[in-house]
Amino acid sequence: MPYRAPSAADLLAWYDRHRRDLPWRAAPGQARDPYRIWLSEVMLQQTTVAAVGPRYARFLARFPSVEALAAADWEEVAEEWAGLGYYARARNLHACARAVAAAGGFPSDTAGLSALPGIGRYTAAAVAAIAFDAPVVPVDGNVERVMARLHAVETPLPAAKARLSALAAAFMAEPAARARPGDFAQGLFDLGATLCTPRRPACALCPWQAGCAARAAGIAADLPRKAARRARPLRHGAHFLLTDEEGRILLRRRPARGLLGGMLELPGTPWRDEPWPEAEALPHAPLAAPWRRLPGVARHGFTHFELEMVLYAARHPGGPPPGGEWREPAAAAAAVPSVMRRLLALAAEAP
DNA sequence: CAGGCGTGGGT
DNA sequence: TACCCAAGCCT
Repeated sequence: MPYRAPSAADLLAWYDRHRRDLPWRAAPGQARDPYRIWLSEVMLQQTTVAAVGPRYARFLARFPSVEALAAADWEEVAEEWAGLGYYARARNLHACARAVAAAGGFPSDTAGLSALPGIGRYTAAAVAAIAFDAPVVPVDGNVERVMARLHAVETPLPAAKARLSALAAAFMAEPAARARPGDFAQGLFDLGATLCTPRRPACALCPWQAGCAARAAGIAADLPRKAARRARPLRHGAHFLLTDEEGRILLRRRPARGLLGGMLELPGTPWRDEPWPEAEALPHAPLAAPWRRLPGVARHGFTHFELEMVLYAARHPGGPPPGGEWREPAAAAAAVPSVMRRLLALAAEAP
């Protein structure tokens, strides 16, 4: 196959034919709403398009504008974000909305965007390019993979990041890219998501196949190389399902920062390397009661450790213990992170 | 720079 | 099953 240098024009032509129709994507020629683009970018951080789709629509229906989001209480935002993970995103999203609303709108350049909470190098470039057509190339995992293959970069990530960013940025020297920075960025995303995939890339369909060094060398599927991961330790916790006479469940709010910061949970012990014998666990219960251990365990995988939890149940008529609040079972499940839903599911299975 | 920080789907 | 992976950010 004759060599043909990868060009922005070729990618844009491919994008015009094969672009994905996504909820946060304005139709060609349609006005672009910075709020919607920013929201989608934050939701999509380390989160799949499939997972974001329905949550994006729901979030937008509840908070239709940056002003509406800014005016909301944290408790509402937390509930709406529950289950999406990486909860610092929701905290930063809320803080960012308040800053933007106070300023009267979003900055249109990467420097201004980067100064906002939860907006780093990637998201600043993405919003600037997609919402404002600033001549920048956002570099996410897709773009790193495409660049690593295009130029057969064998240096493992993350060491190769700077070089891959420079290779991506070089495309903005082309007038075709400068004319449509937002579409160029999204073309790179779509190429990475649909053809230049992590395994089994569909090189035969790629608009850049004739200029791809990794394809020429037969190593496309092996790139980008990555540093080895560390093993995840197993940790243990014990949690408490307290219900009132109407079957409502006791929840409490976690500290504002750190793991699951600011989210609701079932009361429990800290999570540690050793299992919790009953005598050590019960002092962590929200109150003294005839706690009974439910059969089985609930497991949940976090990014950096695996968690195994046991569950104790008891009934407590009257008001909630200090620091807690009653929730109907369905509302509780909707308001808590997924790790806590595992416990609710375990309780639902129990006899 | 390395590590903390979630979750669900694919293989 | 046990990984790997996804439109990263912050410290």
